[in-house]
Amino acid sequence: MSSPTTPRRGYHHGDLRAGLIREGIALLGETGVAGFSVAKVAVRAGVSSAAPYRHFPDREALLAACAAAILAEITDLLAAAAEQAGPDPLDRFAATAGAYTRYVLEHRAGIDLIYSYDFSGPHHPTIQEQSRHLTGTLMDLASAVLPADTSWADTADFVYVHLSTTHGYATLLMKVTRRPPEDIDSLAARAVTAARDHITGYLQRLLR
Amino acid sequence: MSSPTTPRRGYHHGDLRAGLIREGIALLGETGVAGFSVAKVAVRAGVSSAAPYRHFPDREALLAACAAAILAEITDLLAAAAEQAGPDPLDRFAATAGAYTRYVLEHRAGIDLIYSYDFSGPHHPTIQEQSRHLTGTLMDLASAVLPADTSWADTADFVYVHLSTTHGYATLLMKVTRRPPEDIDSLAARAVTAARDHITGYLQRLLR
DNA sequence: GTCTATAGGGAGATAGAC
DNA sequence: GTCTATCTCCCTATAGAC
Repeated sequence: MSSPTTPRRGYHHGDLRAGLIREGIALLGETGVAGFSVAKVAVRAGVSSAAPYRHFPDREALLAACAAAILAEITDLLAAAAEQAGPDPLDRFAATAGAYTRYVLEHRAGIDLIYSYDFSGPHHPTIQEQSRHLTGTLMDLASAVLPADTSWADTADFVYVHLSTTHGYATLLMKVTRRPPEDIDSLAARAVTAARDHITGYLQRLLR
Repeated sequence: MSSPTTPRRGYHHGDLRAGLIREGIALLGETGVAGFSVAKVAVRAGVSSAAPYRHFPDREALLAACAAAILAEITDLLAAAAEQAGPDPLDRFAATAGAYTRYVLEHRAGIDLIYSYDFSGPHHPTIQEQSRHLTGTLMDLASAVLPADTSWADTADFVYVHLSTTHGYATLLMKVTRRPPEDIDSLAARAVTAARDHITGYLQRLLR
């Protein structure tokens, strides 16, 4: 992460901005948005509580940067999971539910930021861009599953339900499993099954 | 709400405990857990910031009381929705998704408390009891939908996925729709359809 | 760019009067 | 049971030295 020439005591004189985002995400994972503070992130990164304000104008900007980074990572994970799932479109699409669940369980909270905070305003273009990127990835995968004549709006609706229900499953699971369970695999597999059930029922309904 | 004999200036000398819970829920609905504070609730209820501590030992106890009240109301709404849905078991079960979505959209946040706060410890027996009550209601409805030989564990699993995915749909919807939409009906109907798709897919999978 | 120091505010919780 | 007053802590954000 650090260039070979920098001695790198903490993040001093290194890439503090990136370090703050990383520690911010870690803190969010441990305490949720409620326990988040600029001061704590600064301590974790090994700098004074004033240092972050040289890189982010205020608390919300740091939160937004963390949210954007989380969204980007999730998007990558979903795409990778689809890739690993093989050639079958249904397998590929359903696999995203497993990857999402796995991410939430492994990073505990963290993700609640995106859904508990209001970043929908025009002040956070990066988040909106990442959000579109995530949606676009799922839209592509969904298009391969749904009938060829499915409209864009219907595809978007389907993706929306898929994403939101997967999110609900993963987050509620995170709440219930007090400690990180060893069998994340089986829980992620259950999410995939639920996603497949959803697709099956959806396609079945179209036939009638 | 107040007895006929009490003059009732604010909640003074009235049922302050109930008033605090009511105002607490209202505040949660407006600001979410992040904006919740005992002081604000006190002001809303028309009492000083110290008064709540005569009824609740600390902030968390008040939050827990609000959560329990919300859970109880939701349970009633789900049961009522099933009742109104008619005799068909599938209709009755799926109707709970609509009622849940309607509640979340009408009360905005509020419900995020239950899923963003950790009440799973043994310190909140009321919440756990209400939670069991909610689950039990859904278990009964699910039993009528699933095959007669379905095990308790499988029924519970099915209910869990139904509840969590419905929750995810409703909450993400709440985030996206900036202002309370006029067409809550259509959004609730979409939730019912998603629930039906889930059931259909689930039953279909059992056949194979 | 990072530090120390601090202003300013909000919120949890308690003490004692009434 | 409710009030006023207050203590303490933590957090956001800024000012100015280095």
